[in-house]
Amino acid sequence: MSDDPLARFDFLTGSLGYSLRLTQVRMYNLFFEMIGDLGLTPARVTALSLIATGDDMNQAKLARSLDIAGPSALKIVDALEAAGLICRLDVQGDRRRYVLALTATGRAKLEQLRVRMAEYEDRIAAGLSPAEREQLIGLLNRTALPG
Amino acid sequence: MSDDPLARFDFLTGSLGYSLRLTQVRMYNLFFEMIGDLGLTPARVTALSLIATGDDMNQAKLARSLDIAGPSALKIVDALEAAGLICRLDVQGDRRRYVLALTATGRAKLEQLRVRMAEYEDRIAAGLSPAEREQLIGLLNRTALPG
DNA sequence: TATTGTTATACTCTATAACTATA
DNA sequence: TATAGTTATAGAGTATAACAATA
Repeated sequence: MSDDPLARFDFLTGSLGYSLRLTQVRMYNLFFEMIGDLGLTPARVTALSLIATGDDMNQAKLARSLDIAGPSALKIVDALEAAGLICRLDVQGDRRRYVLALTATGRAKLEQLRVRMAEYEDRIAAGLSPAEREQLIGLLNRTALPG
Repeated sequence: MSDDPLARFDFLTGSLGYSLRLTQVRMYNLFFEMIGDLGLTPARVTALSLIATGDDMNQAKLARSLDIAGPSALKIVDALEAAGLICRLDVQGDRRRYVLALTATGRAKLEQLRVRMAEYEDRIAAGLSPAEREQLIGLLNRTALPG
């Protein structure tokens, strides 16, 4: 690249990790620009989607799905419940547990989100062809794999 | 995909935003697994690299480069100084400012980091060919662009 | 007036540890 | 003993607002 001896300490140029981080920050900013008015964070949208589509979702399962600790999942559940989007339902035969379910407000919010998330996805992929978008997702899914 | 009417609320499958977020979390975990023993966070490595390679780096410039607020940059600078990796040098002719410079300890740490960061970059791209790695960086740099 | 750096403060997200109720 | 959920607490990271010193 350069004869500059300082270039040996440039960990950023051409770094996959740095590119990924910058892209994620841009994406995060665009999320709040485009969807912030709906009052949800990316993590809460993810949780809401999991509650809507998963069956028999509870807090422990949510924590495992999101790969976060129990108390962190609790905060998300509390926030979604306080916003009136979900409710805790008692479970017959196990009084420790409850099932997370959408409220009518939650379903309406998801209808809004369905449109806005699609616009958001189109926006972040605006510079890519449909083929490139699929290619990018495929490459990402093969990056930084554990094991 | 599916006839399941709930699939309309699955914002995660095939989502570029979600793939990007998951990949970044995996990457973050691998960073601490592989480099965590050096006692630096990704943000501090970035800052250290900028201080090492940028000329006449100061706190305001660092804040702009990292796209964070002044007090946030201050905390990073304080942490790097407390770790003995950088020092604040007075500037002739402007007593408001100082220049951030590496200490001998900081240079030694950067030599360690140079090797470890290379290993880390290889590790996160282990599932990709060199061509795919370049392709991924190129696609990321065209994703979620502002404007 | 504008800029550099600082302090004070607060909010969010995350985590661990200890607790309760129940199984 | 083990599990689901909760509470308390703490730490990291971020932000805004107000300030001092200097230009």
